[in-house]
Amino acid sequence: MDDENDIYEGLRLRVTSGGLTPNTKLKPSVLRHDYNCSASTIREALFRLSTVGLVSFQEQRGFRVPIPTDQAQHELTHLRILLECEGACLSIRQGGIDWESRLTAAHHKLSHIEKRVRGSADHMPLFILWAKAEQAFHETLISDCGSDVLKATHAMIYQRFRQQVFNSDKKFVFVAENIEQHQGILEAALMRDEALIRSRIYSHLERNLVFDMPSELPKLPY
Amino acid sequence: MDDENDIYEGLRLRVTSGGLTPNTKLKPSVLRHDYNCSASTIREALFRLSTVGLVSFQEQRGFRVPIPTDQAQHELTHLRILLECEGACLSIRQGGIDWESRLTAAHHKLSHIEKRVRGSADHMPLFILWAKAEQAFHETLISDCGSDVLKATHAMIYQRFRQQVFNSDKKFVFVAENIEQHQGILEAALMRDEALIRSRIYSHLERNLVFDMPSELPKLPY
DNA sequence: TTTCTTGAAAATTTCGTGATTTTGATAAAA
DNA sequence: TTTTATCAAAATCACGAAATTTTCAAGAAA
Repeated sequence: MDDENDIYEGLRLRVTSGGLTPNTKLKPSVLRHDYNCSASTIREALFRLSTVGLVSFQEQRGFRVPIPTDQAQHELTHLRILLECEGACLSIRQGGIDWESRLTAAHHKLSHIEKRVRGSADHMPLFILWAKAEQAFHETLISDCGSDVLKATHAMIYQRFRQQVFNSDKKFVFVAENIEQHQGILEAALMRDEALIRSRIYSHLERNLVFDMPSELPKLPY
Repeated sequence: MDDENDIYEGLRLRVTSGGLTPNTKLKPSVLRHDYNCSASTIREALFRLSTVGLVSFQEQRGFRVPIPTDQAQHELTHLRILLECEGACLSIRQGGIDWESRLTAAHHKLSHIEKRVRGSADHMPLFILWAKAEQAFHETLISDCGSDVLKATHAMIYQRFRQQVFNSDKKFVFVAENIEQHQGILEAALMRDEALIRSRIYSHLERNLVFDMPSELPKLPY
């Protein structure tokens, strides 16, 4: 069935951007009514989400919405930077004109939404739209890196990152700087400047790093 | 229960280093007898393994042992290098004397086994032992990086990497160079030389890269 | 008041079954 | 010989219920 996947996606949306209070219990016997299916089916979907880190799980104690912490935010941001820089640089080397056009298209959509967000007072209605476009842009950025494993890993980390910042108290889901930062990343990509795109991706995500990065600059062949 | 996890671990061992032919079907109704539990329980464990990439899954078509490919091997190696270099460098910056001693201990165990492997004709009996020690060494290497997310991600990739090379035709599970390479990595760690450990980790894993790395050297703050 | 025990209610996990889908062998058609 | 159709056997998936474990409130002991 496709039900299976629909339920998974539905639950994923709820725990990542459904406005659920952290630590909320996720009871299969309750959620089953929202998707009219059995508790076992819900349980399976929650299990899959837990292996990816999108819901926390304790044996005999069920499932819960993960609690955001500064530590987790820092770690997820760090890994996102690492993976996204790598993927972007590989795409710069291997991607062709097709990559450029897809990236430009993704940025166009995103930038359109972001300009509308800046105007409206309440961000909430546009948020789902913005989140989709943001993700699409960053995924397109690394889409021609030639590694499905890298892309899948990045997708996983990206989801958790988004969940973390959305569920954290200070909801900096959208800030004005994003507009020019996304623009800057696009430009670096089109210029095929790897060092530049690295530093711009870093700057874009930097504000989510809550501790100092002891890290400096990678050197030799890896 | 702890059964749940025992079954998961048992199955994980079988699909990663159990000598199963790739593409072998994993039927819950058959495997249940090995663990005397119901098919549903096996199914759940296989599901969890599939989300991590250790078994392949197709809806209505059940579970199978993944087929190793050159492409997958290359991608897993690439990501392992990326994560392990990062983790090792962070550990060099943040790890203390405790890290040094744990790493030395892990290397001591590993090196002891490796010297015995070199002598014996049939590697198989020592293999399980060696695999455990290898993993322990590489995990200790990144153990003080300060990021649980990085460590968990690395563990995932490491498992898939080991499964890939073990299940591939040319079973280069153990080669003599390993001995001096592990030694070299340990020395670089104790010297706290980040550039050196990067290049030595790269050299250690290089032979598993099946394509040219278009990649060169990362530059700026990431 | 505080700490410990008790036990009923609630939640979690495991299990066997029936409905649905895939598989694969055999026969018919091209 | 090769391709297509048929259909029984086998496997997968969703479900509800039984068995196990945890939760938590109320009373006993300190």
